[in-house]
Amino acid sequence: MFGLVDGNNFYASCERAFQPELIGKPVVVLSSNDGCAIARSNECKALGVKMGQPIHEVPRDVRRQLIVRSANFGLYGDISSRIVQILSDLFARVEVYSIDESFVSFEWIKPSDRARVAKEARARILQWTGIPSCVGIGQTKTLAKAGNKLAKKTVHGVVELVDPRAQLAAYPLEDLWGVGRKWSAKLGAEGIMTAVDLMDADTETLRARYGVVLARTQAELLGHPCSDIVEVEADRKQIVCSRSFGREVVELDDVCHAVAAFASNACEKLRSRSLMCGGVWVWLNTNPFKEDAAQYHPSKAFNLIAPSCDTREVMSVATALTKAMYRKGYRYKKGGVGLLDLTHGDIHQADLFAGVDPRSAKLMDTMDQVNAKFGRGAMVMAQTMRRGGAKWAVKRENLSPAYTQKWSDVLRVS
DNA sequence: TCTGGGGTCCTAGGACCC
DNA sequence: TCTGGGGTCCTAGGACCC
Repeated sequence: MFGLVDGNNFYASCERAFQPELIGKPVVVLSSNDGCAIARSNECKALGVKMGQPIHEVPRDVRRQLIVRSANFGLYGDISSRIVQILSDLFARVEVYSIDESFVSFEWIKPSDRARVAKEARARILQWTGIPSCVGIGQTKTLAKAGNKLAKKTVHGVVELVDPRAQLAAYPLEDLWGVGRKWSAKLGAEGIMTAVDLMDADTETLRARYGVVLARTQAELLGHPCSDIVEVEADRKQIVCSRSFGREVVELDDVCHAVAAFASNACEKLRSRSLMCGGVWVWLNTNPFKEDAAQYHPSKAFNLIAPSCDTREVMSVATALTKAMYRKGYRYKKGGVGLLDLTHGDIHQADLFAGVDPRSAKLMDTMDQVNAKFGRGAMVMAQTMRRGGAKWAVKRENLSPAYTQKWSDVLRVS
């Protein structure tokens, strides 16, 4: 038996946790560069703001009523791990599925106790973190997800799918886990509109037309688990850092500056997972929304001779790739660095000709420790610095304080 | 004026192996 | 003139997730 615990309107609720005066108000959290709505309080949804909608497309009179926040992922990640801690106390197994969702296992819990334990989890999360949440319970993860969605519309916030066929009779296909926009449109054209329609569809036909993924979704709907709780997160296969620039950038030096920052960032993530990369990939983009402007979106990759997690090495490769791709005259709007072929540091093929410099690991380790102690950015590569700041700097005009991460931002109670 | 970022898995087809 | 069978690996594209 599986449960899915999900923080309601998670990012918006995190903002409210430290600013309770926002409760009852239309709060919207924006993506990087203050571009699109990525979380909305119920009041904000009621005003018609859509998920993923560019904020400049929201009518001016609606925008005036909104309380706008720039995404503060440091804060959200911190609250997320506190919620996971609470769940780990209550359930035998927990799978952290995303920043705001965890699957939990109801094994060892009597059927008659399921709802009680779920309510206890909600109550603790609300009291200890200030985040409202919902719990869905079902025989498979897919059913638990659907139960969670149904729970959002209830007052008590817990739904167990005891009779999926009855409870999902009107459940729209596009709300089902594993069925996205394309497939729900295609299935709809075949007369399959609800979760129950999918349960009753011919398995072989589904398998042939949509592949094994949708066939598994059907099996899960019918109560046959195809996936269990995964407690230990699998190693990443790639790590990417990309950003839209705060404004269009023209000069090679500014493009290189941005790419160097992305490379540095990606390497930090790499080392935090004790991984090394065997390849580096860089890409650039002009602004695709400016249809009359000249478009250019180059991309280039390079395989390292031996795996590395040394920021200096990755940065110099990324810079070389950037210089090779850069063309004068284009207005660049976005760029990114990807690290590929990730492996664990302890098992790798060394370079036959160039020995491994033992100082590299020590230097990176020291940098990471300094930054952990004195705050991110305390020690950086000179290449990521520029007099007068970054031309490409991302816009974050409505950022809330780092309540849980900086001493200077801790709330004062008077 | 303004338009996000970071992932995964599956499938089909081509290149290559013995 | 006749021209096999059984594999793996890699890549690109397309779907999905949050």
